[in-house]
This record gives sequence, structure tokens and C-alpha cells, in this order.
Amino acid sequence: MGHDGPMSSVKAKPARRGRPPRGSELLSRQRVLEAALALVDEEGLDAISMRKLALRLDVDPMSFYNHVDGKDALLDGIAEMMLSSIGFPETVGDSEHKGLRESMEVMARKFRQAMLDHPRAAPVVLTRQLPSIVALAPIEAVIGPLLAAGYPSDKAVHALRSVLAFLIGALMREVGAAPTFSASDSEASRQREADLRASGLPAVMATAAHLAVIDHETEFEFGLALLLDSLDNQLRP
Amino acid sequence: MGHDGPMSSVKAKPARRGRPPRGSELLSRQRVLEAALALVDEEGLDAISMRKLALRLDVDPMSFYNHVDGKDALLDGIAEMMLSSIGFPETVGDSEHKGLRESMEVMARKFRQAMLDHPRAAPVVLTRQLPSIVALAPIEAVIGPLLAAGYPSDKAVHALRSVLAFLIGALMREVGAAPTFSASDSEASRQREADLRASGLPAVMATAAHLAVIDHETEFEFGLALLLDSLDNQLRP
DNA sequence: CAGACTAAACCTACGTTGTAGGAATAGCAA
DNA sequence: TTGCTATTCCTACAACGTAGGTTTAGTCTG
Repeated sequence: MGHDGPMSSVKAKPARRGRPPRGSELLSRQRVLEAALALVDEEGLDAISMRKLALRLDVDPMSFYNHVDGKDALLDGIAEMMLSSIGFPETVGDSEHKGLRESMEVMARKFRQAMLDHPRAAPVVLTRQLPSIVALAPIEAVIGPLLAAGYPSDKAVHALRSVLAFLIGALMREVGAAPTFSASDSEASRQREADLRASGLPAVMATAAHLAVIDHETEFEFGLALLLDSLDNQLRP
Repeated sequence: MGHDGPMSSVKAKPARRGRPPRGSELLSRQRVLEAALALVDEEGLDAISMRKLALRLDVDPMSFYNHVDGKDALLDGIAEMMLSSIGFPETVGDSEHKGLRESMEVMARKFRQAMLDHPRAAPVVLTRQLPSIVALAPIEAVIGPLLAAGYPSDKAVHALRSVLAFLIGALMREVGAAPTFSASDSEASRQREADLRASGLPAVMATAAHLAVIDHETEFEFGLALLLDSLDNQLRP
């Protein structure tokens, strides 16, 4: 096998160049997106850069412009990936077995779980306006049950958007929150409670003990229940 | 006087240097933040940079590190500014005259209006986790009425956070949406409706006409009403 | 009123970033 | 063979945030 290898012991670039051999498949849209998501998971959204991604894949930074249109498109791709990982019910029939409430709860929880699987990447999904076809799956999964439950088209769309707004906001808060804030870190939350009590605002002081702690899961379920209660009630007025 | 000026006719830097004369007040935290907000309003969040801001203020990029801690702190400052521009009721007494519902509506609409006044800067407020004292004003404005209406502390905090989540999500969607999408642009929405009808998803197709258009104001009021209806109902079960 | 100190401006320079524009190399089509 | 195309790497650039230093004017202290 020639004489090229042995002395480059430390870090020399292999100087690989030109079209890769047959089935090597060094890069591909899939591989690039997966690596990017992994990088975001590990280092956070701010830390991601084309160059770091290149380093991780042992590839030139410019190489994945063959597979992705640029940094923004790469983020779009990540969002698409995460959304399509949710796995909504494909057949319409599914939603007829469960009631409106259960269908909505299932979809909301699946959505939440998908975001929590990649908390640092979640803002990409939650922030972006996605007109892509992928984004239609969750829409169908929500509107279907609403129509089946008897909602007229216009109200169903309003309801969809209200639930969507809640999901986006709740998850933005959850994934953005300092992990220390979430639970049981008694030192931090004790400090926070003290700050609240010193605020001088009466209602804040009265509820300081609860404001100082967040259990995201029960908050999520509480808000979701509020919305679903109203939706149920609207059906028989 | 002197001989420094006349030939630098085009773009020569004035080479102003050293501490500025007495009341010049070239820069100040206020001025910097206001200019930054104006810049964001005009060019968008992505386009903003310390250097462009410096250019606009005719100042060296490094100069406002005397007034602001860095780019991130500058964005924090913008968020703080926008929040404090809302003007929540200061006296507790106010909230006793109105009912729970009206108090919440007033606060929600004020919040929304503040975001719509600077749509391109709004994400800064909506995204950031703000432990600052400024952020307590809106919290007080919501929790006060809840307690007054008879909510126990824990439920009041849950309710607060549900409403907050909805506000954040709804406004993220609104300010992020393409302006063309919003209303009356019949060409774009007709195209969009056609796309939806071609999606193959039954519920999406059935509601395509409504999905193709958004009236953000009525969506906002609809979702808010859903939440408030539930909150009202919880008081007498 | 002199000397030291501080505040607020500017200047220089560094490392990083996204990506435009090519050059090289390997497979495929004619 | 002679091209053509796809995929990689290389070079280079303009723009970014900001660390570190310099300059000057006002302010404080003796």
C-alpha cells in the first residue's frame, strides 16, 4: 500500500481531494444534519458553526455546501428532522377512536417530548416559520380531531392556533430555563424566593414560594387542561 | 481654527479623542439602547452589529463598552426597555375595580401592543429569560387579579404561567409571520390555499380556506378567551 | 494649583465566522 | 479517448465581537 502513511503521526491533513471513491459516501444530507443536531445537543445553538461541524466530520467546511444550501438551510433541516421524528398518527381512523381531548393530549405530549429530546435545538423548531410540508403533519393531527368532534372549520383553525401558541410558548420557556431553576435545587430556589419576597410587590410576595420553583411538566399539563376544558365546553353551550 | 480641517472633504474621521467636553453627552446607556432599538426596527435583528450601531452614532465601536457590557447585555437592555414601556397599573387598588377577566385582558393587550410597536425587536423579549426586577411588574399585574378573584397561591402561579406561555407563543408567531401572510393579500393567500388543497391531508384540505389566512388580532382574542373562560369556570365548579 | 486619578472616547489587533470563487480528482457518458 | 459532472479541498475576503492599550478632559486631593 505505498509509502504515504507512517510518518504523518500527529495531525497532518490527509489531503483527501477530488470526487470520493465509489461507495464511500463521506457526506450526505442525512449525515450532515445528524452531525449538526448532535453538535447542537452537545454545545448549544450559539456555539455551532460550519467550521466546528466540519472539524467534527473531519471534512472541509465548504464540503457540505454540496448537500445543504448554507447555515440557515442547515438549521431548517434540523427543524424538519425534529418535526418529522414525532410520528403523528397517519391514518385518519385513529383519531376517531379517541375523543377530542385524548387526541389533543397525545399530540401535545408527543410534541413536547420531541422538543425535550433535544432541548438546545428546540428553539430552532419553535422560532422558525415553517411552511414546509412537514409542518402540515402536526396540523392535520390537531385539526382532524377538532372536525371530528363537531367544530366548524373556522373555529377549528382558531383552536388549532391557540393550542399551537401555547405549545410554542410553554416549550420556549421550558427549554430556555436554567436547569437549576427546574426543581429541587433548594439553594438556588431559596435564594430566588428571598429575592421575590424583597420585591415589594404584594401579590408577588404572597406567592413567592410557588414562583420560586417550576415543575415544567405539571405546568404544561395545567395549561393544556385549561385550553381543552374550554374547547370541550364550547361544544355544548 | 488651526490647520486640521479643510482638505478632509469627503469622509475623514474627525479623530475626536479623549474624554468628551462637559455637557456633550455623546453617549449614554439611554442613547445607546435607543439607537440600538431603532436600528433593530429598521434593519432587523440579524442585521444588527456593534459596528453598524457605531456607524449610526458616529462613534467608535468600542466606545459603548463604557455604557453597556457587550452585545448580549445590549440586547438585555433592549428587552428591559420594551418591557418597562408597557406601563402596568402601579396601585393595587386598580385591579379591584375591574374583575379578573378585564384585568387580564387589559394586561395581555398592553403586552401585545408593546411587542407590535417593535415587531422586529420583540423576539428579544419573548426569547430571553428575564430574572430582572423589570420582569416582575407584569407578573404582579397578572397574579394580583388572580388572588383577588379567589385563586389560591399555587393555582394562581400555574394560571399565570399558562397565560404567559400563550402570550409568548402567540406573539412569536405574529411577529415572525411574513407580513404578506397576515391579511388581504389575495394573491399570496390564494396560492397558499391551493398548496394546502394539494396536501392530501383530509382535515387540512377541509379547512384550507381558513388555514390560508390569518387575522392575528382575532386569533389572539380567541385564544385569550379560551384561557379566561377556563379560569372563570374554575372558580365555581 | 499641581499632581494623581478617573471616565469616556478612540485605535489596533486577534481570532472566528459564513461563504464566494476556484482547482483538483474521480467516476460516468459519448 | 474525450469530455462532463459530482464531490471534495483550498484560498481568500469582508464582517463580526471584543481584549488590550492610548489619549485626553474633567475631577478630586493635597
